Amino acid sequence: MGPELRQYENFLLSETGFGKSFHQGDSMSRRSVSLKVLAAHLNLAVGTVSRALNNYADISPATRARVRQAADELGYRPNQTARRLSMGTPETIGYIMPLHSASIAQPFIAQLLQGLGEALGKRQWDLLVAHAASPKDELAQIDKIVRSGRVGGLVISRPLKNDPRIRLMQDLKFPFVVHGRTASSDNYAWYDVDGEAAFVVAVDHLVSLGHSRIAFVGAPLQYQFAQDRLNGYRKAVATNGLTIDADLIQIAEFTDDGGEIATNILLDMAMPPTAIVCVSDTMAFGALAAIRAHGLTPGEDVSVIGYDGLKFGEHANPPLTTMAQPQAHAGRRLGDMLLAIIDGDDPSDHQELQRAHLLRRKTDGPLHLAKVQDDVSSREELQ
Amino acid sequence: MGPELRQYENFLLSETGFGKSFHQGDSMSRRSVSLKVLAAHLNLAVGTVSRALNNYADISPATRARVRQAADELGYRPNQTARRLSMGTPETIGYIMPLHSASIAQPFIAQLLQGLGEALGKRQWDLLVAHAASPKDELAQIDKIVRSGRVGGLVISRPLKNDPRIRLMQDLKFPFVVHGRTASSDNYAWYDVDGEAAFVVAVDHLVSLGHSRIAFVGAPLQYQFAQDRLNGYRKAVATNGLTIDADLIQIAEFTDDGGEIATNILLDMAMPPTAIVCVSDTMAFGALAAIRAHGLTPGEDVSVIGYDGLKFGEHANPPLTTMAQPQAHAGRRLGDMLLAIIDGDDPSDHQELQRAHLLRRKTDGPLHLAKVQDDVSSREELQ
DNA sequence: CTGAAAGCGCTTACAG
DNA sequence: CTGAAAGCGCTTACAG
Repeated sequence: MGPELRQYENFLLSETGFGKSFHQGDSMSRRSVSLKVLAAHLNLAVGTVSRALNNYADISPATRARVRQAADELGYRPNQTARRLSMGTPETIGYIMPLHSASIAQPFIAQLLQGLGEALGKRQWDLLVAHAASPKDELAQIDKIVRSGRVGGLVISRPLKNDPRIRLMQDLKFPFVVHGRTASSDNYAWYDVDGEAAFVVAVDHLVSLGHSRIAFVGAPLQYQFAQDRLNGYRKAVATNGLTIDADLIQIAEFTDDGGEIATNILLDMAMPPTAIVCVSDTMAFGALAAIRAHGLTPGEDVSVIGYDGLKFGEHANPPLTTMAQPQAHAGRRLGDMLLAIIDGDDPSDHQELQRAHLLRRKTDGPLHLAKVQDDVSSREELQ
Repeated sequence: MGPELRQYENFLLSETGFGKSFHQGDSMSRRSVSLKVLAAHLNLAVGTVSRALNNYADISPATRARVRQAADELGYRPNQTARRLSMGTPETIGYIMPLHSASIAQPFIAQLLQGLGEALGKRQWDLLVAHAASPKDELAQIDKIVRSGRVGGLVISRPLKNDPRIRLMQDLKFPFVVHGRTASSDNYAWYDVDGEAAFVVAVDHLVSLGHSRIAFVGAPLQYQFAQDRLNGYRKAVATNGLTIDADLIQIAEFTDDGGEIATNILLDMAMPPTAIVCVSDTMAFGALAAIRAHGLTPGEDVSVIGYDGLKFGEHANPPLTTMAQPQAHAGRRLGDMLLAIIDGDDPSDHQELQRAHLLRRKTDGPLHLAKVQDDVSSREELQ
């Protein structure tokens, strides 16, 4: 071990109170000393050492101190696998990565895992990350994870309207929490942002700017979040006394390209919308591209509001107005909930609905009909 | 269990060959049947059942078939914790999330985890994700994970020039792979993209467009990747016979804001650069903002090349030219390497250097001095 | 080919 | 206060 590393460690150790040399004398072997070795070293029974380390009240303070010190000196770390088998708890929770997460969920996965880790860290639990190759695979995956005893609870993201994963976990009576909700969300634990309310806010805002032809660019409705947001759009359109035009609702693939395609369709209509709300920032980026490609200016000729509040939206062209989610704490909250449920809490006592807020940047503006109409008439002239 | 779920499962089961009713008769209890129960059900010894399930050659085909079928019927899943304790292998690898990953590493974490999962999936290993609260915490975290026997190997990202985590794992003689490299990278396994070569390509490209005042916007040099990319810049500047101007090298925080601040400094110089290479796309987005704020047009007045190849760069203003990394397979490769090393391979036989390629979008263009000079003289007039 | 037993490294009643 | 023993649910030599 080089001097530099030792410095680092000493620094570290003095900060964490581990003692001065946690792996001195043993630094050549990766396997940590076992309880048996530690007990032999101390001339005590393994049970006694175990109880001392676990702060049992029936151990004399002197012994406890001796044991602690020897454990530090020898760098003893309990073997978690053995500990868990013995105690009958995996002390681990699992996160099932959403399918296609690389493209769909990228923006929030790192943050979610970090938050989950924080919640678990307080109790020294581990986080297992699993992913399925296909939807078919996913149920089998969950079944296996649950039954193999590797985790004490599961968290899943992006539920479908009627999600078989949720029903499977309910059937198995296995602790779980959901990042999002399904259509009937009464009897399990979830953390979600109110997408319906968010789209009411977005549409109301556009109406207040004078818009009345407002379109919705959405994702496949098998996802509950896509349905929620559409519901909010519909509700607000009705509330504001506008007529719902089915052509103004465009569902596409949940990507920037999907957003672009949907927006192209909208702009090529005889009566194009003057404002568009998009189910995600990513789709909104595609919408901006389509608008620019039509020679129109987002925020002037056509307003756009996204959903997510991605930091990156600041750099879009122009900077994207969006409904920002307070998702920094989602992972933390989900982790705390799951732990509480594993401890016996009633899942339905753990349901948390957050609100998104309007983050105005540069793509929302007052109604200007002229340019959009020009675009239509010039197309007509060409025909 | 509702009819809908049963349908899903039947579909699933027929596809995966599990048999028709893997948790029939047992769907009320979350704990799976144990070997003991299964053995009793079959009137066999547990050892026999275990060997049958694990395809030992000394089990009669008839018995094996009987055991298999009963296991399917009762929904038997071996308890992994027990299995691992018994076999002495955790069948799990760990990924240490980079510090501040929510801001820094977001773009690639989901993809990396997915790839890692794919590599592990072939052998039914698990993926444990750990994260540290602080750099001090990180070493303690690794030490604990290693010694607690929870994982058989570790992967870390974004190494520092002289990374104490790597030295700790080497001291412990513990299997690990690195996503990136350190200054001396001979004796361990890594997967990296050649940042030095990438910046040579980027600078050469700008020189070929006529630029000679080319600036570098970088990240703190304690990160090896930041140093590599700077080295490439320096090398190419020299190779092209340009003089290295220390003022043209700006190191800032590794965020979009950092990129913006660094670029503001560059553009406010008496002799501003006409082209900028940035250590990441994120910093480049900040550079574009600074350029636009100076009334200049990226790609015309000032060229910018980023690094990463983020999909989002398409939506920047204007779309960002970048050195794109082939990182789709990083996780997969890293996982395969680690497994091979755990199996006994020499780590130094597993070093893989990939190349980035120039992805031209709209921010690289031929030299136009006029506008940048105007900007400078108008500032001088004001003084 | 199958069974009985030991062992993986812990925890936790139960004695004393 | 400490020790000896049983047990968690598997795997794997070792007998027969």
